[in-house]
Amino acid sequence: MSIKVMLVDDHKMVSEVLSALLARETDMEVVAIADNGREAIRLARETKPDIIVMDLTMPELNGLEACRRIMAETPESRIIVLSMHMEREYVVEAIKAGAKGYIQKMSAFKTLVGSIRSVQEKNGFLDPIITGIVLKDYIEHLNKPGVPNEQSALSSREREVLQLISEGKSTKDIAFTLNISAKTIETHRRQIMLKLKLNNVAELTRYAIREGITSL
Amino acid sequence: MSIKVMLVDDHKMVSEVLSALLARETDMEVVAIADNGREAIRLARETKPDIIVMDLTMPELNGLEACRRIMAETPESRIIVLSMHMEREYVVEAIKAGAKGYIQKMSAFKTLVGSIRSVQEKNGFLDPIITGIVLKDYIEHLNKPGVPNEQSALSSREREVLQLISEGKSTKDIAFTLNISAKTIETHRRQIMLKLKLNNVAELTRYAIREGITSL
DNA sequence: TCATTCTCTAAGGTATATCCCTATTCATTA
DNA sequence: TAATGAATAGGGATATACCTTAGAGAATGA
Repeated sequence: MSIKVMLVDDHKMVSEVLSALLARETDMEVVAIADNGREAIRLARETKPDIIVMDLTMPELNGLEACRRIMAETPESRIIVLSMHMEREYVVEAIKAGAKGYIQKMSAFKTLVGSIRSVQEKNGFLDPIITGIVLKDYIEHLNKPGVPNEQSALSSREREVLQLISEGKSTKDIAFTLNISAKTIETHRRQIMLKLKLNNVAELTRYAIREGITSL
Repeated sequence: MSIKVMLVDDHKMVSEVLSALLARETDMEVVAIADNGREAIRLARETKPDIIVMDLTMPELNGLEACRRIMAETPESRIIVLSMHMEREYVVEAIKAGAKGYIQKMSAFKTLVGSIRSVQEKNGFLDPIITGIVLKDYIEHLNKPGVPNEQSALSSREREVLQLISEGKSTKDIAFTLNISAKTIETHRRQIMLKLKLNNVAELTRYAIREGITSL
């Protein structure tokens, strides 16, 4: 009895080629390929795959949303996220959405094959790199007990300062704009970096753009 | 005599699996795999591939810049861009940078195989969708000829440094990566800021993202 | 309600990065 | 051949970032 696998990726080149390679594995069988989240949900319902290998960034309906809906509808399917993102937020969100595994596209193909078998055996599977990220996050939360995930959320003032930083304003400019001490701005900046685990202005700027705190 | 192919993609999962599938084609042989632009340039020099299949968005040194340098150094290699982007600017820039083919990751695998043979036969190859985009652009440019490219304001080295800055690397990191003095990086940064009339890292980062020198 | 945790504010001291100027080499070009 | 541009890099002054500490007020939770 072979493992029924469904592949979901908006890049046909990826899913098609993965499919061809997975066909070589004698204990697996690709039963469906979808190129967006909506299609994935429909095909999951129809084909009842054991394992769904899913990309996150897709048009129409993204992988995170698709995860949630598939978990609600056909929870017997187990989802492995195959993403190019290794940022903490993505991993955490994916796991919250019900993914049982998370691997990077940067990984070797055999990692995917291994993860499919692992997840099929009712285990989880995280890329070693990802495991590091998640554990680090978890340990940091242990030190400040009580308050879970929302710790990473920025305060309104911090968001305000972040926006100004990412728009190219200097510490002094911002202090002047907000009519407070430059030292306070520095403290805010440090606090933002600490919360987001980002280490410099370039990374802050990228984050702010990604999160829509500022626009390009 | 088989076609020597090099694959360049920061997603190992993609290049590795493409490699396995290309190995089935009797007239092709994958001679090298790189996961960033710098590596690609080095391997192109060493292995002299006939065809280079290259992704555009990569850390460290992006595909566009890598194209330009490979064209300057080993122009006998012919480059096919394999990108998830189908926006006009990317295609146009890639062709300007010397790419002979451009296909989307959304395309079927056989499109890639076909394009490799086509480009090897000294033809170009554009995805049908892409062809439409390029032709439209070409016609539009006929109306206003000689529009200078703003990116050309920066030298190749400067673009390289700009990418690294906008990816959050410190001056020292960059100096180490490029194996030159930190003082030189400072000079490059100053020169970039001067040319672009930008005054800080946040603005540089935004510019780099807007111009596709780095990706989010 | 009272203790605890955030948030916003800010300073002092040290380390590090940036800024401005100058300069050499090599390649290209007028 | 003189001039320009690109890549390299050092010296010295200044600015900024980083680390630590801290207080007042708001919010929260037991």
